[in-house]
Amino acid sequence: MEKNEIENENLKPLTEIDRVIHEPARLLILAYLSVVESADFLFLMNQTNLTRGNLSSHLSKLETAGYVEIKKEFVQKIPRTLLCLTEKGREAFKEYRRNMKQILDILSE
Amino acid sequence: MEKNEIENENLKPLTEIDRVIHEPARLLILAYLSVVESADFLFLMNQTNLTRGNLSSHLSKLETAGYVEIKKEFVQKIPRTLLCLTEKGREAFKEYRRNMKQILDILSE
DNA sequence: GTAAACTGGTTTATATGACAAACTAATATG
DNA sequence: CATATTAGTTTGTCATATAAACCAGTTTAC
Repeated sequence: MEKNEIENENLKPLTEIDRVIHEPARLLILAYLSVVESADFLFLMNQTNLTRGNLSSHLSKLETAGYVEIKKEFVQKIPRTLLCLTEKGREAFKEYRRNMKQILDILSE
Repeated sequence: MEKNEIENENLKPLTEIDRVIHEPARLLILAYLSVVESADFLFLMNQTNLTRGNLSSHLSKLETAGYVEIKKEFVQKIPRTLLCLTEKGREAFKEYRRNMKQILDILSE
Protein backbone atom coordinates (compact mmCIF):
# COMPACT_ATOMS: atom_id res chain seq x y z
CA MET A 1 0.00 0.00 0.00
CA GLU A 2 1.27 3.44 -0.87
CA LYS A 3 1.77 5.84 1.96
CA ASN A 4 -1.00 8.11 0.77
CA GLU A 5 -3.63 5.54 0.11
CA ILE A 6 -6.43 4.79 2.48
CA GLU A 7 -6.89 1.20 3.32
CA ASN A 8 -10.55 0.42 3.30
CA GLU A 9 -10.41 -1.57 6.47
CA ASN A 10 -9.04 1.37 8.39
CA LEU A 11 -12.09 3.49 7.77
CA LYS A 12 -14.50 0.81 8.85
CA PRO A 13 -15.10 2.51 12.22
CA LEU A 14 -16.61 5.37 10.27
CA THR A 15 -19.43 3.22 9.02
CA GLU A 16 -20.12 2.08 12.55
CA ILE A 17 -20.14 5.43 14.26
CA ASP A 18 -22.80 5.65 16.97
CA ARG A 19 -25.04 8.42 15.70
CA VAL A 20 -26.77 8.82 19.02
CA ILE A 21 -23.46 10.06 20.37
CA HIS A 22 -22.14 11.65 17.18
CA GLU A 23 -24.66 14.48 17.33
CA PRO A 24 -22.74 17.47 18.76
CA ALA A 25 -25.42 18.49 21.23
CA ARG A 26 -25.48 15.01 22.75
CA LEU A 27 -21.72 14.74 22.70
CA LEU A 28 -21.71 17.89 24.77
CA ILE A 29 -24.26 16.51 27.20
CA LEU A 30 -22.31 13.29 27.59
CA ALA A 31 -19.13 15.25 28.12
CA TYR A 32 -20.65 16.90 31.17
CA LEU A 33 -22.35 13.82 32.49
CA SER A 34 -19.18 11.78 32.17
CA VAL A 35 -17.37 13.76 34.82
CA VAL A 36 -20.03 14.00 37.51
CA GLU A 37 -22.09 11.62 39.59
CA SER A 38 -25.23 13.30 38.36
CA ALA A 39 -26.35 16.68 37.10
CA ASP A 40 -29.70 18.37 37.04
CA PHE A 41 -31.60 19.65 34.06
CA LEU A 42 -31.00 23.32 34.68
CA PHE A 43 -27.30 22.88 35.23
CA LEU A 44 -27.00 21.10 31.92
CA MET A 45 -29.09 23.74 30.23
CA ASN A 46 -26.77 26.46 31.43
CA GLN A 47 -23.61 24.59 30.60
CA THR A 48 -24.65 23.49 27.14
CA ASN A 49 -26.61 26.57 26.10
CA LEU A 50 -29.31 24.33 24.70
CA THR A 51 -32.91 25.50 24.98
CA ARG A 52 -35.18 23.65 27.39
CA GLY A 53 -37.06 21.88 24.63
CA ASN A 54 -33.95 20.91 22.78
CA LEU A 55 -32.23 19.60 25.88
CA SER A 56 -35.36 17.71 26.88
CA SER A 57 -35.61 15.89 23.57
CA HIS A 58 -31.91 15.07 23.43
CA LEU A 59 -32.12 13.63 26.92
CA SER A 60 -35.11 11.53 25.92
CA LYS A 61 -33.11 10.19 23.03
CA LEU A 62 -30.21 9.34 25.29
CA GLU A 63 -32.61 7.68 27.71
CA THR A 64 -34.16 5.61 24.92
CA ALA A 65 -30.71 4.47 23.92
CA GLY A 66 -30.14 3.42 27.51
CA TYR A 67 -27.25 5.83 27.91
CA VAL A 68 -28.75 8.14 30.49
CA GLU A 69 -30.99 7.62 33.45
CA ILE A 70 -33.55 10.30 34.23
CA LYS A 71 -34.57 10.57 37.84
CA LYS A 72 -37.25 12.91 39.13
CA GLU A 73 -37.40 14.21 42.63
CA PHE A 74 -38.88 17.05 44.60
CA VAL A 75 -36.82 19.60 46.43
CA GLN A 76 -39.30 21.20 48.75
CA LYS A 77 -42.22 21.09 46.35
CA ILE A 78 -40.09 22.05 43.38
CA PRO A 79 -39.57 19.32 40.82
CA ARG A 80 -36.03 18.52 39.86
CA THR A 81 -34.77 16.30 37.10
CA LEU A 82 -31.52 14.51 37.73
CA LEU A 83 -29.54 12.98 34.93
CA CYS A 84 -26.83 10.42 35.15
CA LEU A 85 -24.85 8.35 32.76
CA THR A 86 -25.59 4.62 32.85
CA GLU A 87 -22.82 2.06 32.65
CA LYS A 88 -23.95 1.32 29.11
CA GLY A 89 -23.73 5.02 28.30
CA ARG A 90 -20.26 5.26 29.75
CA GLU A 91 -19.12 2.31 27.66
CA ALA A 92 -20.70 3.66 24.48
CA PHE A 93 -19.14 7.06 25.04
CA LYS A 94 -15.75 5.48 25.52
CA GLU A 95 -16.17 3.35 22.43
CA TYR A 96 -17.21 6.39 20.40
CA ARG A 97 -14.11 8.28 21.44
CA ARG A 98 -11.95 5.32 20.63
CA ASN A 99 -13.47 4.98 17.17
CA MET A 100 -13.31 8.64 16.41
CA LYS A 101 -9.72 8.92 17.53
CA GLN A 102 -8.75 6.04 15.36
CA ILE A 103 -10.43 7.64 12.37
CA LEU A 104 -8.75 10.96 12.95
CA ASP A 105 -5.38 9.30 13.30
CA ILE A 106 -5.80 7.60 9.96
CA LEU A 107 -6.90 10.80 8.29
CA SER A 108 -3.89 12.71 9.47
CA GLU A 109 -1.25 10.36 8.16
CA MET B 1 -10.51 24.10 38.38
CA GLU B 2 -10.76 20.55 39.56
CA LYS B 3 -9.08 17.92 37.51
CA ASN B 4 -12.34 16.30 36.56
CA GLU B 5 -14.28 19.35 35.63
CA ILE B 6 -14.83 20.46 32.12
CA GLU B 7 -13.97 24.00 31.40
CA ASN B 8 -16.64 25.48 29.23
CA GLU B 9 -14.24 27.22 26.94
CA ASN B 10 -12.58 23.94 26.05
CA LEU B 11 -15.70 22.50 24.54
CA LYS B 12 -16.38 25.51 22.39
CA PRO B 13 -15.15 23.74 19.24
CA LEU B 14 -18.07 21.36 19.68
CA THR B 15 -20.56 24.12 19.09
CA GLU B 16 -18.74 25.11 15.94
CA ILE B 17 -18.39 21.71 14.35
CA ASP B 18 -18.84 21.85 10.58
CA ARG B 19 -21.89 19.66 10.05
CA VAL B 20 -21.30 19.38 6.34
CA ILE B 21 -18.17 17.42 7.19
CA HIS B 22 -19.40 15.85 10.42
CA GLU B 23 -21.84 13.58 8.58
CA PRO B 24 -20.09 10.17 8.44
CA ALA B 25 -20.86 9.52 4.78
CA ARG B 26 -19.28 12.82 3.77
CA LEU B 27 -16.36 12.35 6.12
CA LEU B 28 -15.74 9.11 4.29
CA ILE B 29 -15.95 10.79 0.88
CA LEU B 30 -13.57 13.52 1.97
CA ALA B 31 -11.19 10.94 3.36
CA TYR B 32 -10.85 9.39 -0.07
CA LEU B 33 -10.75 12.64 -1.97
CA SER B 34 -8.11 14.05 0.34
CA VAL B 35 -5.49 11.56 -0.78
CA VAL B 36 -5.96 11.64 -4.55
CA GLU B 37 -5.81 14.23 -7.31
CA SER B 38 -9.31 13.26 -8.35
CA ALA B 39 -11.61 10.26 -8.24
CA ASP B 40 -14.55 9.29 -10.34
CA PHE B 41 -18.08 8.62 -9.20
CA LEU B 42 -17.99 4.86 -9.55
CA PHE B 43 -14.72 4.53 -7.72
CA LEU B 44 -16.12 6.47 -4.79
CA MET B 45 -19.28 4.43 -4.89
CA ASN B 46 -17.32 1.22 -4.59
CA GLN B 47 -15.01 2.49 -1.90
CA THR B 48 -17.68 4.04 0.28
CA ASN B 49 -20.45 1.48 -0.28
CA LEU B 50 -22.92 4.31 -0.67
CA THR B 51 -25.77 3.86 -3.13
CA ARG B 52 -25.71 5.93 -6.32
CA GLY B 53 -28.45 8.25 -5.16
CA ASN B 54 -26.97 8.68 -1.78
CA LEU B 55 -23.51 9.42 -3.10
CA SER B 56 -24.93 11.81 -5.65
CA SER B 57 -26.75 13.89 -3.08
CA HIS B 58 -23.83 13.98 -0.66
CA LEU B 59 -21.59 15.16 -3.48
CA SER B 60 -24.09 17.87 -4.35
CA LYS B 61 -24.01 19.02 -0.77
CA LEU B 62 -20.24 19.10 -0.76
CA GLU B 63 -20.31 21.01 -4.04
CA THR B 64 -22.79 23.53 -2.66
CA ALA B 65 -20.49 24.07 0.32
CA GLY B 66 -17.66 24.71 -2.13
CA TYR B 67 -15.69 21.75 -0.83
CA VAL B 68 -15.74 19.58 -3.93
CA GLU B 69 -15.59 20.33 -7.63
CA ILE B 70 -17.63 18.14 -9.93
CA LYS B 71 -16.33 17.78 -13.47
CA LYS B 72 -18.10 15.89 -16.24
CA GLU B 73 -16.39 14.38 -19.22
CA PHE B 74 -16.93 11.71 -21.83
CA VAL B 75 -14.74 8.67 -22.18
CA GLN B 76 -15.66 7.29 -25.59
CA LYS B 77 -19.35 8.14 -25.44
CA ILE B 78 -19.61 7.10 -21.83
CA PRO B 79 -20.19 9.89 -19.35
CA ARG B 80 -17.88 10.13 -16.41
CA THR B 81 -18.05 12.28 -13.31
CA LEU B 82 -14.80 13.37 -11.75
CA LEU B 83 -14.64 14.70 -8.22
CA CYS B 84 -11.90 16.65 -6.61
CA LEU B 85 -11.41 18.47 -3.35
CA THR B 86 -11.17 22.25 -3.65
CA GLU B 87 -8.67 24.23 -1.65
CA LYS B 88 -11.52 25.43 0.50
CA GLY B 89 -12.58 21.84 1.05
CA ARG B 90 -9.08 20.83 2.00
CA GLU B 91 -8.88 23.63 4.54
CA ALA B 92 -12.29 22.88 6.00
CA PHE B 93 -11.42 19.20 6.29
CA LYS B 94 -8.21 20.05 8.08
CA GLU B 95 -9.98 22.42 10.41
CA TYR B 96 -12.61 19.81 11.19
CA ARG B 97 -9.97 17.27 12.14
CA ARG B 98 -8.19 19.81 14.27
CA ASN B 99 -11.40 20.67 16.12
CA MET B 100 -12.46 17.10 16.56
CA LYS B 101 -9.06 16.06 17.83
CA GLN B 102 -9.07 18.84 20.35
CA ILE B 103 -12.50 17.80 21.58
CA LEU B 104 -11.48 14.18 21.92
CA ASP B 105 -8.37 15.13 23.80
CA ILE B 106 -10.38 17.09 26.30
CA LEU B 107 -12.88 14.29 26.74
CA SER B 108 -10.21 11.76 27.52
CA GLU B 109 -8.54 13.61 30.31
C1' DG C 1 -33.33 -2.07 -36.96
C1' DT C 2 -35.57 -2.29 -32.93
C1' DA C 3 -36.55 -4.14 -28.38
C1' DA C 4 -34.44 -5.24 -24.15
C1' DA C 5 -30.87 -4.68 -20.90
C1' DC C 6 -27.16 -2.04 -19.10
C1' DT C 7 -24.47 2.42 -17.59
C1' DG C 8 -24.00 6.35 -15.07
C1' DG C 9 -25.94 9.01 -12.86
C1' DT C 10 -30.21 12.62 -10.97
C1' DT C 11 -34.62 13.48 -8.96
C1' DT C 12 -38.35 12.22 -5.81
C1' DA C 13 -40.43 10.40 -1.88
C1' DT C 14 -40.14 9.07 2.74
C1' DA C 15 -38.85 8.91 7.25
C1' DT C 16 -36.14 10.61 10.78
C1' DG C 17 -34.06 14.36 13.41
C1' DA C 18 -32.81 18.96 15.32
C1' DC C 19 -34.65 22.77 17.02
C1' DA C 20 -37.64 26.53 18.92
C1' DA C 21 -42.19 27.94 20.03
C1' DA C 22 -46.17 26.93 22.32
C1' DC C 23 -48.04 24.61 25.99
C1' DT C 24 -48.69 22.53 30.88
C1' DA C 25 -48.78 22.02 35.70
C1' DA C 26 -47.40 23.54 39.80
C1' DT C 27 -45.81 27.16 43.02
C1' DA C 28 -44.73 31.92 44.47
C1' DT C 29 -46.04 36.78 44.70
C1' DG C 30 -48.72 41.11 44.84
C1' DC D 1 -57.69 36.14 43.17
C1' DA D 2 -54.73 37.01 39.32
C1' DT D 3 -50.44 37.28 37.46
C1' DA D 4 -45.72 35.77 37.13
C1' DT D 5 -42.29 32.28 37.55
C1' DT D 6 -40.29 27.66 37.48
C1' DA D 7 -39.34 23.35 35.35
C1' DG D 8 -39.96 20.96 32.08
C1' DT D 9 -42.84 18.40 27.82
C1' DT D 10 -45.21 18.35 23.52
C1' DT D 11 -45.99 20.08 19.03
C1' DG D 12 -44.85 22.08 14.63
C1' DT D 13 -41.50 23.19 11.22
C1' DC D 14 -37.80 22.77 8.50
C1' DA D 15 -33.56 20.29 7.11
C1' DT D 16 -31.39 15.94 6.18
C1' DA D 17 -30.12 11.02 5.05
C1' DT D 18 -31.42 7.40 2.42
C1' DA D 19 -33.36 4.34 -1.08
C1' DA D 20 -36.53 3.92 -4.81
C1' DA D 21 -37.93 5.55 -9.03
C1' DC D 22 -36.64 7.72 -12.92
C1' DC D 23 -33.93 9.29 -17.13
C1' DA D 24 -30.72 9.85 -21.10
C1' DG D 25 -27.91 7.58 -23.63
C1' DT D 26 -25.35 3.03 -25.13
C1' DT D 27 -24.65 -1.70 -25.98
C1' DT D 28 -26.45 -6.26 -26.91
C1' DA D 29 -29.69 -9.72 -28.68
C1' DC D 30 -32.39 -11.18 -32.25
